[in-house]
Amino acid sequence: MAFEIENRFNPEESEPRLFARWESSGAFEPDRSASGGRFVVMIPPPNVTGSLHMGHALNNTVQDAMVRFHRKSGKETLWVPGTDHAGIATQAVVEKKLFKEKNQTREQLGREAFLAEVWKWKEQYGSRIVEQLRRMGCSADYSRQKFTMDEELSAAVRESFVRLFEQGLIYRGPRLVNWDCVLQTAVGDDEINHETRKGKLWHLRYPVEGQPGEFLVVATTRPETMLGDTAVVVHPDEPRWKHLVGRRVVLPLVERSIPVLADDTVELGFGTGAVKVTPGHDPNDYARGQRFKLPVISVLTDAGRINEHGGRYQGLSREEARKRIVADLDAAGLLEKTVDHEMSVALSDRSGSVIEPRISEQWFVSMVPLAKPAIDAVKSGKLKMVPERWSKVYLDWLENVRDWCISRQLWWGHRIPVWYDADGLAVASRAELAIGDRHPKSGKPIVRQDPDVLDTWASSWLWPLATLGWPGRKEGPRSDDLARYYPTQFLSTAREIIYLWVARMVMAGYAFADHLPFEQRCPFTTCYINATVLDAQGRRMSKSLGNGIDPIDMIDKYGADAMRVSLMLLTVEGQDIRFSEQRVEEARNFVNKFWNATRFVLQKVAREDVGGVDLAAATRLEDRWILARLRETVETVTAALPACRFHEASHALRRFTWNDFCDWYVEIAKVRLDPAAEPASRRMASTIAVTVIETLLHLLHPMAPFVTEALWGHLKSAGFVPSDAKDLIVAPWPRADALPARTAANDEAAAAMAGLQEITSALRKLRAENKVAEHAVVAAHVKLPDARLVPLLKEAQPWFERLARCQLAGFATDLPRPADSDAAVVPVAPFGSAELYLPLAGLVDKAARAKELAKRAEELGKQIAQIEAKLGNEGFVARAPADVVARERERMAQLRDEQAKVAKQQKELGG
RNA sequence: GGGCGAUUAGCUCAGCUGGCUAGAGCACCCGCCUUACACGCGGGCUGUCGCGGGUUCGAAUCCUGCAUCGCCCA
Repeated sequence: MAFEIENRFNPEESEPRLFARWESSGAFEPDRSASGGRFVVMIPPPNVTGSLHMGHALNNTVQDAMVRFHRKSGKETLWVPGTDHAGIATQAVVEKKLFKEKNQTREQLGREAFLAEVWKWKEQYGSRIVEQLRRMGCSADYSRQKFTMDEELSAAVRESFVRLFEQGLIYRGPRLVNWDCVLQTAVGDDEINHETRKGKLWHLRYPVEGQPGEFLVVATTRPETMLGDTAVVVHPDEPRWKHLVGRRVVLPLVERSIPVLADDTVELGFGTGAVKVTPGHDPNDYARGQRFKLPVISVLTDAGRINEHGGRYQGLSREEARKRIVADLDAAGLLEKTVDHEMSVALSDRSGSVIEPRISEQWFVSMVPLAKPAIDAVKSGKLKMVPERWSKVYLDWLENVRDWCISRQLWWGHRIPVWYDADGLAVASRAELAIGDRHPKSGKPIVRQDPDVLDTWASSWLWPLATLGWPGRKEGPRSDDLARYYPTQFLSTAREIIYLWVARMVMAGYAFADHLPFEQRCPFTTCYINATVLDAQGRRMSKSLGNGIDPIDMIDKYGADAMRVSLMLLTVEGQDIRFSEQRVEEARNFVNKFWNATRFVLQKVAREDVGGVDLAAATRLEDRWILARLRETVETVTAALPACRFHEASHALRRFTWNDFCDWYVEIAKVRLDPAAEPASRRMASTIAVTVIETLLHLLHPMAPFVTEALWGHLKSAGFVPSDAKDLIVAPWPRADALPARTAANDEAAAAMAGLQEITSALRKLRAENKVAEHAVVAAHVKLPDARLVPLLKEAQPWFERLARCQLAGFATDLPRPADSDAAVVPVAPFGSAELYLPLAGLVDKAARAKELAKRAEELGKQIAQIEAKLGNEGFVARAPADVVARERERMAQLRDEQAKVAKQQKELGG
């Protein structure tokens, strides 16, 4: 009548339109006039080569919900988006493409031309993931979007490097690193996947020096590394070998004499009880090598072939060398046996090749001094992890932190700002130096720049600082961003990068944010760790399993709101979530339900029907009840959202919207909204319906921004919202105290309302059980347990009859049971139990009814016995709080009342 | 080996600092195109809250042991 809208929300039409509207109106940018404080969030920058997966979808839904909530709550809100350059991943992608399309390698192209190719690739494809964030509706400030290779951010990386270098916290040296033989670079621990594979354990005989015919037998999974052995260790208590400690063995094939040492870190009973030590190619052995001061021999080239230390095996690949060495040992009678063995193999995330621990010259950051303030930040509570238990993971890592290998033998990334003169003297410089420039220290000409680039995390750890302009924008409209928005309030991320990224950002904050007093430098105050999104069977989503769900597919099919709401409904704090398309469908149904509730109100209520009433003066039961429930819902959501209790907020909203408002209030209001209805009642119901819808639009907006903004537009067109009102995205969050206050009288109204709902349901049930035809009109007699309920039912009669699908033939605290009627007993706490009668000559299934009554009688008997036991227990009465005891007594009366009535009906049925 | 988490209805999960008749959604069964919504409406069914001890007046909730599953670190 008043206003028509289509009967389904159309995401395809609304999403692009509303997103463009928000962005062009400046809603995503911080409102400097806001007076409610600040709320600043940095996006965990996704990999520029990446595309949105469900983990991103969850993480960004969480961030956007938080940002939208705080923006609507009156804070100056900023969410900075961007991507990282993902050194190794991006380089690998471009190299592959280059080879496929032009049959060229990067070496053939040369460094500069190759980098030009990478930039070209980035310009062409690098915006995909940010486009996908926009499709989700993420309300980030895209005018501040950043990329870790931007000039400004690169300058920050150089600045941080030079500072640490000058403080002596960056050093270069030979260390054992994870080496990718295909990409020929060191890779970080996080760039490795471990896989369990079937392998073999070879038992090799090492001849004891000076004892012909005597051998020490070692077991190894990688026989080819024996070329680099520099010792053998045995457990001091190992009976087979302890007599050999202090002697020497001759390394076969190489004929090198190496010592036999005692080491209690050798696992007793594993393998042969003796372990070959290859410090150049095994992390444990490297540590042993350090302890025993053993020489370190590297036997592999960059490409993973045997080098000059491998004697006659030089030039062979790892695989060939293994075959030849095993065969040669066998021929020499030095292979005792070979057994099958399951082991964990490290594979490069990027090339898939087996990672080789290998000694190489790398750049490192000394972590211990940087870690200390980051530890204090969590211990002192300046940084709060949510859920709290992740702080243990964070602290464990920091307290055992190892130096950080920051160099990568790649081309794509921030080149290490170090130059050398002919003597190899290094200097770190903020400014670009050229070959031939004078070395600032020695005065001699610069001959080369360090060829390596930095680990991507060495730029990501500066993200909160660098995106805001650190070390300092000199001019322009945003030159105060750093001062204004750092430190931030909230970081939402995945547990996998707690130490790779979160801990390092905290370190960087303390190390570099020197525009602030030391104790104010922590880059964020709350770090929220997301759930992991699993598939319906509880497995991790992965490319190899092919069980991933593409969020964009879900958005295409069900709309961005549906996907976001599904994640909000599933996200219980700290628990992994099992996600499936069905969950999105369910959320879409909820979005549709709300859409239609609004549609109904828009159709039935006209602008002139609304307003001019005092909600606090509402007298009707259903009005007081729904307003109390609305207030409760506002309170719940307003408390739950900023505390990251998304499940609680979303469930409260679904329950209120669907089960309270739609199922009851709207159905009740249908009678009162009729144009022929009594005007005062109609005005009150109209005003309440519009109030509920408007309030829900605000409450639902953080999780379902599009549908709510679209409906807000319709409310505006229909005149319920002033035509000059702000868009919903920036309209103020509702206040619970604008709604009628909670009073004892309203609580009693809520209880009475619940009672009428119970009676309504029970009558529907009686109809259904007696197979009353859908349109048949039946009479109902309701014997109420308390006189207070009589006038309430009288008032409710019009809607009650409609919803119960009965005509009230009589209702009172006492009335006779009609002949040939079916009956039910309904608890109406705290008033007692109502008895319902439905005259249905000949239709009653007496046996079924008798069975049901018997079952209920039994339950009641049990419950009564339980409470009797409780109340009979002196300890309970004496020690439990008075209100708990009172509640049990009340409940006892309630149950006894019901029991008596059930017994009476059993008797009536029998007679 | 160390740490963390989980175990509640057929399925997925709520149930916070112990005190309602242990809840929700989905699935399933019955009946409905009731003029906002079949992406819907009404009704129904389903539980030794993993197992054993303990603390307590009272335990799904706290402690302890065990079992099974998952994740992280080494």
